[in-house]
Amino acid sequence: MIAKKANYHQQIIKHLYFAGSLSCAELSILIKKSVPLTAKVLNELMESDFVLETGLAESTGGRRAQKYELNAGQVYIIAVAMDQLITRVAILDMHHNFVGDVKKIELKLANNPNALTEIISNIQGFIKASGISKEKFAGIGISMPGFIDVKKGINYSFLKTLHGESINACIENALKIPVLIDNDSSIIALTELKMGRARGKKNAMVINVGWGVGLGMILNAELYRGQNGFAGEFSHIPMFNNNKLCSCGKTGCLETETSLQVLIEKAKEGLKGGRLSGLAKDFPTGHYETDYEMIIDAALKGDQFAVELFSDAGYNIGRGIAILIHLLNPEIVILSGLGAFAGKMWEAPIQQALNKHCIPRLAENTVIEVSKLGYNAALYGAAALVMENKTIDYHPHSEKHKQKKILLIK
Amino acid sequence: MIAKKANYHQQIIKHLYFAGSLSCAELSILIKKSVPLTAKVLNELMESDFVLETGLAESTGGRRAQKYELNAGQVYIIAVAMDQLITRVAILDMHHNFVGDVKKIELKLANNPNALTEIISNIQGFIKASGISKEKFAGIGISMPGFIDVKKGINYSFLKTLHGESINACIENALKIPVLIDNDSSIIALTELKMGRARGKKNAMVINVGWGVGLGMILNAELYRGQNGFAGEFSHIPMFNNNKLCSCGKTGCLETETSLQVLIEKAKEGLKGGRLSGLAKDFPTGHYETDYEMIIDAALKGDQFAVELFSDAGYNIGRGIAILIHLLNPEIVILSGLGAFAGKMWEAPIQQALNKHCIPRLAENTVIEVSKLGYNAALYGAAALVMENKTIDYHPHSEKHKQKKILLIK
DNA sequence: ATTACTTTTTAAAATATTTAAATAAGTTTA
DNA sequence: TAAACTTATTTAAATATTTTAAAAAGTAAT
Repeated sequence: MIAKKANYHQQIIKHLYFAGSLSCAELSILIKKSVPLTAKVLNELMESDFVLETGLAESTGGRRAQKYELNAGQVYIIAVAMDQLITRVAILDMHHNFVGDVKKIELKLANNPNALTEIISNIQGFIKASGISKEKFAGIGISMPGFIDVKKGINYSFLKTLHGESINACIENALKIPVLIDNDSSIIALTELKMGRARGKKNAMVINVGWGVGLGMILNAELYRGQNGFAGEFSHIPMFNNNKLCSCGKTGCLETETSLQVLIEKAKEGLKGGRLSGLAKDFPTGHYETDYEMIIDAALKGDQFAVELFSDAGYNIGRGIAILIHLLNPEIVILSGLGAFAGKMWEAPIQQALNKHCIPRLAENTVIEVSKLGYNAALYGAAALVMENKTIDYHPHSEKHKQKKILLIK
Repeated sequence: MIAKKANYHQQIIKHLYFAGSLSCAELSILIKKSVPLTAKVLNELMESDFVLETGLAESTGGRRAQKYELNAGQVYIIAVAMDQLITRVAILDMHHNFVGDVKKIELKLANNPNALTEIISNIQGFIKASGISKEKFAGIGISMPGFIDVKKGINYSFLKTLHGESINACIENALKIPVLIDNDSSIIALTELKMGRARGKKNAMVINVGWGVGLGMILNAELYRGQNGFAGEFSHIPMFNNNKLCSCGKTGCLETETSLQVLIEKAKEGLKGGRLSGLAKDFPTGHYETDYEMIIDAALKGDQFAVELFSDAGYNIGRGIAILIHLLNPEIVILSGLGAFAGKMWEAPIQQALNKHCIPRLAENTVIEVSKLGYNAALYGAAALVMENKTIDYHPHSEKHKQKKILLIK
């Protein structure tokens, strides 16, 4: 009985988590159940402190609706966002607020057999320091780069486990909290779907322009992962006859001409070759992040060489987008990730590529936009991953709750 | 009440249509409802002659299950399959049998303002000749080439309506039978999903190699159409720097190097250029179909030039498939359409392209196969389209049925 | 301020659906 | 060949869910 109904509780929690605040009538439509049933479930959720009443909605010409929200501190999520060099750990409440500070750990993923152990001990320490009891955590969501089989919980690029068990099981055993992992590009797409520009859209392509070029696909209003969770390998679609060796072992991949890494390499080459540019003075610094920022700055100031770098990369990304549009006819294409900081720089060259390589009727029906979510997108998305997949332990009539009530009465 | 329950009736009819014969227990699992409820619905469907009991299932170690099937002649479907030159019309019963002959009409789609009128009058005549009353038809399913907005019911390539109304409405008004249209490649994919090699698969790419190169995508066990129904424009993804003008106005489209049309053109050019080949004698005949068959025959006999033609086209299709695999990580890729008649000829060159252009881990997880469905695939698919989307008028307690029963009693 | 109109919430009645137990019809084992 | 075990179907009782109708709470216009 609870088991059966718990489904609605779950759904309502999920909707409130992503929407923030909803009325009973709105929830009733979202979960496709009658208002009285929705009201009943809401009342139960309020009794067990998951949900709170938070005043009346704006008037729409009749009786004003009561609004409901999640109780921010009833459940927490641990969000972990990794890139090749830095791992961030944070605790988020049910209102997407960070609880305490975001912890930054310098953790090299490549060829680091201790990476997994380090993560575990770091998370463990982080939980202890937070002072929040373990039962309060719905789960740990981890965003990581690499070739990930989500079902099996294996990352074929990094974080090898000792005996080939799943990363999930490995961390769960140590921490006793459910773990969910996913590819960083998928996570970013999920964030765009749930709280970004893809909100409410049924089809969207989210391109994660970073040191590589990733892709997260929203198809039928869901994150699409493919048969083995490998979908979205945009980086490695064969697109050039350039004889440039890619990290994947092939040549001519999209990534060989368009990633931010390539952008920096091309900047170096160009300067060596004598190109005039405001960059010339201090470039390169030896740090990818700083180099990238310098190129953006130069481009925004109108430096021709820097602008050209973005134009070339953008045009090639545009060619890739043309392929996506032909195949998947999406409503929107969102440029996200580190590359999004270059904002407007991408727009013209991409549009140019679409004009050249896209059937007009298709291009017309697709909007191209740069993401407005910042650096925290991956953390929000890791939390969203947990809320998307985890079943929160809802026990309105469990001993624990009865106990609690008795205590309150006393 | 009926309106509410009719949903289950619909679902059961659908499952029986595609599976042929199922037990109550199996249906109960498929529609995710309890056995007693399923049994009740089944009984109602039997009372109104939609469903028949058809003996016991094979033993599985316990009581043998009663099997149920659709009553073949209770409902019919009109299936229409069009290509640029020929339109076929057929009536199918609930067991996928053709009722009477398939009618072939020579109907040029390109620049033919009368095409729609001709189709309507042909279907009308066909129905009359069949002697089946209009109420018996669940719908008309039409498979057609071109750029189709399924929601709006518009084909931007052919079959323009007078005032821009939908093709569906146009035919429905004339014939008073519900109409569903879709792109031929989508239809073929639907057929593969429902009764071909993609049966039970969650992700599949069905490539329709014909005079163009189409693509139907099965994602999450459903036909994916994209935002405007334009998804799957495989033909026109930019893939070459060949400066060859495509029918779409762009250059370098996949189609400019790989369609059967191109195959024939290349054969002509090669022979003109002095290539030695068994083809040389009677080729070209002036008929695409015959030319194509001749090339297949020659290739199967080992004619080097003909084999080379398939190798080149196959390799290029393979490069396209590599893109699909990277982006969508499908379980299976099926080669279908007219091209499928060349069968094994494609396998080696495609595999070669995948070896060269695909990340091994991705290629390993995807099977490439040639379709076994023949020329009738589009007709079966047009019927499947109707059964997928149409709600059959189910009225167990309507006046009509009461009437009928009274008559029987008399 | 009264009336007419909206929309939300609530309570009671009606309906839909599932669960659990009983029955039926086989297969397998000793 | 009977007892033990499977699986399928039917029935009745229990539960879940929706529908209906009425009450509550507001807005807008006169």
